[in-house]
Amino acid sequence: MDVKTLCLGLLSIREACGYDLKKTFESSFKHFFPAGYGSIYPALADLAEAELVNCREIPQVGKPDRKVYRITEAGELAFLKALNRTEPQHKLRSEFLATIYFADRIDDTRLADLLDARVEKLRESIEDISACIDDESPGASFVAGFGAVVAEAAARYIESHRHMLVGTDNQEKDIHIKVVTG
Amino acid sequence: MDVKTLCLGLLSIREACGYDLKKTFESSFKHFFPAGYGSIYPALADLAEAELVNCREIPQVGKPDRKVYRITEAGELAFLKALNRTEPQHKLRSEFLATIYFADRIDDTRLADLLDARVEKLRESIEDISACIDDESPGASFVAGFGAVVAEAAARYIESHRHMLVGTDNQEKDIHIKVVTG
DNA sequence: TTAGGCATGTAAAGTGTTACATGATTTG
DNA sequence: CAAATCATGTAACACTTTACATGCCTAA
Repeated sequence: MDVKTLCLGLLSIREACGYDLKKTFESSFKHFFPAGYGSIYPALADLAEAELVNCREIPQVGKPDRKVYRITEAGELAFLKALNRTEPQHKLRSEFLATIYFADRIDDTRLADLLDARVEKLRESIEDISACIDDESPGASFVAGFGAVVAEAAARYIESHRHMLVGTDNQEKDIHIKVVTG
Repeated sequence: MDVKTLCLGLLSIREACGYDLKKTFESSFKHFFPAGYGSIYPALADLAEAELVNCREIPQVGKPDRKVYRITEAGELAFLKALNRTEPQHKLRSEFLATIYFADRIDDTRLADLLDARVEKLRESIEDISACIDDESPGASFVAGFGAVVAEAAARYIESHRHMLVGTDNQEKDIHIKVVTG
């Protein structure tokens, strides 16, 4: 599933313009499926060309015409088909973890900053996500809940295991501490 | 941090050929930074051209020459510099969650399959990861522990909240269940 | 005898990110 | 008066993914 398909899915809920979709991405998808204008606008153009959506242009003063896209029947079908296609992926790409992997090459101050910054971001995103946990559909709620729980687990892990990497006392760094998963 | 930099980092631990690096990616980075031959071989070629690594060709019978790469001093410096550059990203892109977001458009059987498949994958990756939790460096252990804990949280969430989406009794689907994060 | 491991790579296609370009109105 | 919001898009770049291409050796 690419940005194009996701746009189609959102348009199957309600009609919208590119700008609206971007806001939806920001509020509901940011933490697991980010997309910017550079993906959304071309996606809409493609969908329109394939006649999976219609476009109605609403003139405005002082702004570009607002292009409101509405899904077509062909679009509905295409979306349902996409929803049933092949096992959906779930991919993480973490420069953060890759960096931490080499913790022994990073000085304590920098390392502490990295860990703190990540925890802070996680806490922020938990705030964001919690705001839409009571969202429109069960699916939206489930996904938001998932994000919140996973982020919470990540933050807690970092806080409770940071001693493995950064010690107030520098000697701790050389002690090989047994990690217990649970 | 891209695949190129990660290869450089791995070569700063020990010399290796592309094939070896791929195996390391599979065993240690797969769950948070996947990479295939199509990324690794070009990365090595680039690193060699930039003289951040040297290459020694070892002739073999019945196989292509084994090209063993070893990091140079310039490479070590470049890697340390990369490790200290800008806040590292941590990006998730989940077609799975995007699909589940539209759960109300998916029939119960398919939905149950999706959830089951994901839980199974998570359990598998927990197995994988646990195997390298006592790895060489504190950083490697920390990262493995992180992966295991987060995957466990994800699996548990799916199991304990699947009733939000899939009901043995189909009526449950329409009841809007309040999600509690904790 | 067949599957899997060892070992290299290229080329094209697909996708997303970032930066650029424009500009009025509203809010603090 | 500055910053944010509304509103569109393109173009270049970066990067990864996938498919292709080759071929021997070993273990089950």
